[in-house]
Amino acid sequence: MRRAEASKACPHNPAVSCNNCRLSGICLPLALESDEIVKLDNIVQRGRPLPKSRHIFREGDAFTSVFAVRSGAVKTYSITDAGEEQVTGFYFPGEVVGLDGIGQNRYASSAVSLEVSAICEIPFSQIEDLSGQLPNLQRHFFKLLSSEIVDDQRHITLLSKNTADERVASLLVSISARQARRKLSASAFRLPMSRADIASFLGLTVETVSRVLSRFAKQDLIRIDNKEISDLDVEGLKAAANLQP
Amino acid sequence: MRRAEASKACPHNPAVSCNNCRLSGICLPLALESDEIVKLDNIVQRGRPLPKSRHIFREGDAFTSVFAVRSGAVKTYSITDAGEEQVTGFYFPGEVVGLDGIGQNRYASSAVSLEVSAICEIPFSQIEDLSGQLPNLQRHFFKLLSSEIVDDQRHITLLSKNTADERVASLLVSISARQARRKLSASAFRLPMSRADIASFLGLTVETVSRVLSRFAKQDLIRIDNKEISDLDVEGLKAAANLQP
DNA sequence: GCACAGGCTTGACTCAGATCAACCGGAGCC
DNA sequence: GGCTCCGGTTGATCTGAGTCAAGCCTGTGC
Repeated sequence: MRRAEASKACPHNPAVSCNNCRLSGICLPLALESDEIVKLDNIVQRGRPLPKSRHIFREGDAFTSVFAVRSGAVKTYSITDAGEEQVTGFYFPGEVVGLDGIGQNRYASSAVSLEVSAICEIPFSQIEDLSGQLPNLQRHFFKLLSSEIVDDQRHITLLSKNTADERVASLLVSISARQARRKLSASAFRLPMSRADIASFLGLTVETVSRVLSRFAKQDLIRIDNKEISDLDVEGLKAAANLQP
Repeated sequence: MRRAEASKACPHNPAVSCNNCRLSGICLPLALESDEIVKLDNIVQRGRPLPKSRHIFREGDAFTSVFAVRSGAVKTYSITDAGEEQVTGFYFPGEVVGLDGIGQNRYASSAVSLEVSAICEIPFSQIEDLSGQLPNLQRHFFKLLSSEIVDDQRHITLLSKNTADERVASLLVSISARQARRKLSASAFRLPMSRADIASFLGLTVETVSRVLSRFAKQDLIRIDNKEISDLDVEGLKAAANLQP
């Protein structure tokens, strides 16, 4: 089992099929049988690696596809009425962006690569057709959308009730958990986004984010070298975030 | 057309079918053909009017159904790790609650009636089955979920970037717009929720909400008599909320 | 190699909204 | 009627995070 996982191809490679992708256990194929994955595979368009800071789609563009992150990292953001950028999410390999476009047939946010990334494009009309035939896919898509709602509601709670320390700690714990889900280190990783992105996402200023990170380092909850995080103390940060362990 | 709308039965009445419900233009039947509505109608369970302060479902309950509000009003909330209540949404006739339960097969929040309400229960497994046959229904459900995501992201932006005045003004504008959509007065209505609910939803304290409302009244943006709002100045409040008109 | 720009950090000061406290008034109950 | 309770309002004070300002570090381009 572990051997099979490990033998699966590197997700940077654009030639790899869903069936052979290392992310199949957490990405779209998750709930599908192997013959169903073949059908999904047929509609997935794998792109060349996308350089840093390139848009995948922009707020207001006609909605055509959802996109799975295969490698790298993506942020989504929208522009407020006051003209500022509000970061609405960070997305790592195995996660899907563009779901907010379904409702109005236009993307409600923009998505940009935070580093060199590989992206799988899945045309939504084909997902709809296929979902009519594959109840597992329909169900999985309903779940995907619903989980995004739950995540957003948790984020609403975070912004509404938590202090700056708790917000930053929560983000670190969340990224750490998502690393672990991809069998990567939960205690050492590179933050692909800027301090300004973190601040926007958490409803804080850059200065506050910087101060909190420095304080966490002083308290030995993390070590920081610019964007590199190491020696992350998951339990300590969960305590700082006021989360149940 | 208007005549036909007006002749449709009062949504308090539990006997009325989707086809004849006054809300059919904004609720689930929205995207369906009339023969499709009949099929939807067959799986909808209409309850007796629900008294005030009754739970429709609770956070953690096994997920079985989504619920359309037919009359009255509902709030959803979840309990934070610190044990406080976080209000995540207010729902008016024609709107659907319980979508956050799909992802984990358990409701991620609780839903309570804020006043006497009539609720339509729609078992989700039957929606899934029917969606496999009716592409219009499948699409509509995808859209419903996606719109909830967009709403939540707008709320995230509100909490992250806006002042107390802007938050309260936004809520008033939103309720006013939803009144208008149901062909009710956009400038006079009763707030079904307490000041504490508003405060929790907007990430403020009761005192701040109270002060802001008083100030708005002094500025002639609204008139308040306890929960009754009247003479609401939509344009003025949009300006106060920093929204494009 | 050096210069420049943008990202990040740190410090001093300010302020919007929280907290604490007092009071008001209507609904429910004896 | 009078009492109590709860939701709401208003005022005085406090504080966490924002603002303003300065300086540093890092990566990039010539």
